[in-house]
Amino acid sequence: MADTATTTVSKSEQAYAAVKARIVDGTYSPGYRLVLAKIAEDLGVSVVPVREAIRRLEAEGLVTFERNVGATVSGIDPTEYLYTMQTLSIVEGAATALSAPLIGEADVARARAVNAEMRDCLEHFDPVRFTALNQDFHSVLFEHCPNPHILDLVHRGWNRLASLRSSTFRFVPGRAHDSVDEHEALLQLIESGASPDAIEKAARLHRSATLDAYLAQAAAHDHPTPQTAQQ
Amino acid sequence: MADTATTTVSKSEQAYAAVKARIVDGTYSPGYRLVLAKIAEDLGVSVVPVREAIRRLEAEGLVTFERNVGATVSGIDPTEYLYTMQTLSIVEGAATALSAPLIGEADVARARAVNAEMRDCLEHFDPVRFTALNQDFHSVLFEHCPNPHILDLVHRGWNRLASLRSSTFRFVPGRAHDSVDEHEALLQLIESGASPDAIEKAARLHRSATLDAYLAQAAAHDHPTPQTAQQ
DNA sequence: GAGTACGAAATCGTATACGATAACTATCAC
DNA sequence: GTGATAGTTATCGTATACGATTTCGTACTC
Repeated sequence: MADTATTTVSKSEQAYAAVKARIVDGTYSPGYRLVLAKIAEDLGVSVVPVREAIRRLEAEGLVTFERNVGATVSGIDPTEYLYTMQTLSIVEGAATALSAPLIGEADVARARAVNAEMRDCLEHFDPVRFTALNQDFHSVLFEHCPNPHILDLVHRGWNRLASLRSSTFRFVPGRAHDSVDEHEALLQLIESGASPDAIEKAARLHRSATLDAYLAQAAAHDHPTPQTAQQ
Repeated sequence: MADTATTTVSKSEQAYAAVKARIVDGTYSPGYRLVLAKIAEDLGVSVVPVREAIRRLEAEGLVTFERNVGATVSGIDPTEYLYTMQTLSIVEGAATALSAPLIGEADVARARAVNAEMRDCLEHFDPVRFTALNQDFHSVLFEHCPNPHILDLVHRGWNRLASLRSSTFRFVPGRAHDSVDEHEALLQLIESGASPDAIEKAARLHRSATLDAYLAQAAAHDHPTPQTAQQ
């Protein structure tokens, strides 16, 4: 009953999850060279399942693969960042709109509580927690989305974003403040039973505004360093 | 110089392309059991690259994989079809809107020519060609979309749709007629320099209407057969 | 000193082999 | 005859091995 634990999941699955986690959490940052044999050794498996895992990650856009050369964590340039954010704003907007009719009072209350906590984070300057809460907030808005494909796209977008974050993400206090206000506005829109259209537009603009703020700040901070991390 | 041809591309790539093509063109219809060894033999390669290819296709949503059981071409039920179409309507709408400002007179003329040919197909009842032209028409609207991720999502949606088509797709003459009119309306919207918002909405509705027509027709045709194809 | 050619090392690509798992079938008990 | 069980077969899962390709460093030439 205690079971041999990892035996339940295939090594290929294990490798996939492990590498993905390391990309998302920043252990493997953009540009990092993924050497099959090395990863295989790290995880205590052979290269075949690792290879399979990496090709799957490639299909998700998290890594780039080149024949006879190898895989690297993708991401890197500001254009890529922009496109990712733009895509995310579209699918997030859709997901929120589709969820909206299914969001109940309890959900709104929960989201509002999260938003309040975000406000606190602004007072005590805690960008890390703020970012995490932001994700929670939007999760509440999505979780009822009945279309699994759209949810999947949202999560993929987040993964990509997470893999880029360490290099590009910068906390912009002014924007963060606006963001919290927009959250409240979104909740009121949902409560008021606004049209899916209106909700979609608001949700999309919310992310677009965040993107714009980042871009402005990145521009101010000079070149957003074209990535030198190679470990 | 004549080169050994296939040597240029890895067998894994080859397997990926081959299986994908067969799924999209209907050779492997939804529910088809993909046996690694069999495919490997067909393609004259070993199972390792085939396995890799199939896991990639899984990541794209074209096949379903179950541990120690195998892979089957995914698709099947009407709900799935609905979700795919809904997702496609959203990403297509976005792609069209993003392309719109970059669409020139020549593009519009080309699209219009395609649309005229579609009208002909209605006269001479040629559903197959009509469907192909429909894809061409929308391709013209997309091809300038600057965001590669969104284009990628559109193509994935199309692939999924193609893999479902043989089982679910039915040509609805009445709807087809409306569709051609909507195409013209879309072109005029683009020519007139309408807002991306308006274009997105029109493009999205265009597909939604098609979806609704299919669903209505499928309902009329009794149960859309939950797929028995197992070859 | 710059550029090229050669060779060694690192890494990928795939075939083969064998163990593990699940699906199927036939047999037996009731 | 029906249900359960044991044995068989088909198929998957992964390790290992080796050939192929690329990359990098060194030596040689101009």
